Amino acid sequence: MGEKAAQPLRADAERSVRAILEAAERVLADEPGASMEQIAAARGVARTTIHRRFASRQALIEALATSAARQLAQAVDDGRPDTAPPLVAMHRITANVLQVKGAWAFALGLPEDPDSEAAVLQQDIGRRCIAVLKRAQDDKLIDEAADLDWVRRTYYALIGESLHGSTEGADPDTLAARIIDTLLHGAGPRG
Amino acid sequence: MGEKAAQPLRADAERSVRAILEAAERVLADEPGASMEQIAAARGVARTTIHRRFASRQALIEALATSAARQLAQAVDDGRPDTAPPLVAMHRITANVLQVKGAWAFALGLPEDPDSEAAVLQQDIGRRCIAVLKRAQDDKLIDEAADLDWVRRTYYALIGESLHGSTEGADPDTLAARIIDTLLHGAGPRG
DNA sequence: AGGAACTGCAACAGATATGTCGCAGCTATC
DNA sequence: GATAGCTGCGACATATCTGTTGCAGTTCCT
Repeated sequence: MGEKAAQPLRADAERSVRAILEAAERVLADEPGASMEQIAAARGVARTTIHRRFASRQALIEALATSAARQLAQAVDDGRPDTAPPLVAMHRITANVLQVKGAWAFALGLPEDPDSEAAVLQQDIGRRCIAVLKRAQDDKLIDEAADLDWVRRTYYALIGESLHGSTEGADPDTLAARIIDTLLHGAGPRG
Repeated sequence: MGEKAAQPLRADAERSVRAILEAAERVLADEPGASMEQIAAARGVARTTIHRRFASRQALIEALATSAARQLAQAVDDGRPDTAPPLVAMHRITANVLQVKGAWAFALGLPEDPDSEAAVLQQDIGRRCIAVLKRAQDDKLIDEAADLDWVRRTYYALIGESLHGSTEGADPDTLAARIIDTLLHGAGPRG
């Protein structure tokens, strides 16, 4: 239930919402059960000021999930998954996604209501992901007998794992390269 | 701070503790923020009965993490990581770990205090994991230039991902086989 | 410039979770 | 079979989180 511009917010209101969501992400990322009070403190305002924009804690969380999911979808789109050569698309998408997932780790790790906008977006992303993999398979980059759904899950897992250690250890492109390489070739000896 | 048999619990007390931990895992697995009340209900007793054994919510959570970590360590040991041939050890360990992680998903996904017993056990498991991979590398199963720490993280990620979809879809051995195969060969075309 | 929308907060109210205590009745274990 | 340890629970005390309302001051938009 994302605010579909039902009432186009005034400029300052929109800024306000963004600032609150960013503060919420920051706080919840390292304390998932944090209270509204803590989130408000991170934003530098009183708790009730947040309640003005978000009727309930639940509403805030949902907005957070939706906002993050939109950014993630954008990150995928920016990689031109349907037109760029598969390897290029995979690399670009991976690098983009790493950045978004790094910035919105909590929001994107949230269990989502099956009929929320966030869930719909995630499913769409999943479909586009499979599509790219299919194109890669057609180009003989992926084994023709491979189960693309398992490949996609492996891909997701590698991205998730890349965000754990030394988050700022290397630039997204380096990390992306390693992910794609591991996805396609594994750890075994090179031919 | 696991109870190091400081005072050997009476037989029934030990049973009691186990039952509570199992109920807690069950409830917390699908509602991480569940209250003591809900956990008590799952166990079929009053909330205060749980408080008798676990002074605080925190204490219960820690005990849960420690108990699960011990079982995980046991699962690894059972695979004879130091003596069995690397491939055999990897397969057995993977199958064992899948079972334990499936049963204690919440407890093992808990962020842990660096100096808790659970954390120490996890680190030890990590070391043994690296050791097995090293043996596999010596046997030319893993590329000699591979970064074993990244391989380990990839391995962890694959295990985690295997537990998401259709958890009871296949037996642990089948899942383990796929994990090892993907770890070593990736999704690319087979030679 | 002027009105509508927005920010900000204190004070209040209600709900919920946590933790303590004491008493009554079982059950291992010696 | 006695006794120390255990279970179980109701009642109470407390802390914390959530959500509402009313009022004062500020900022956007036309």
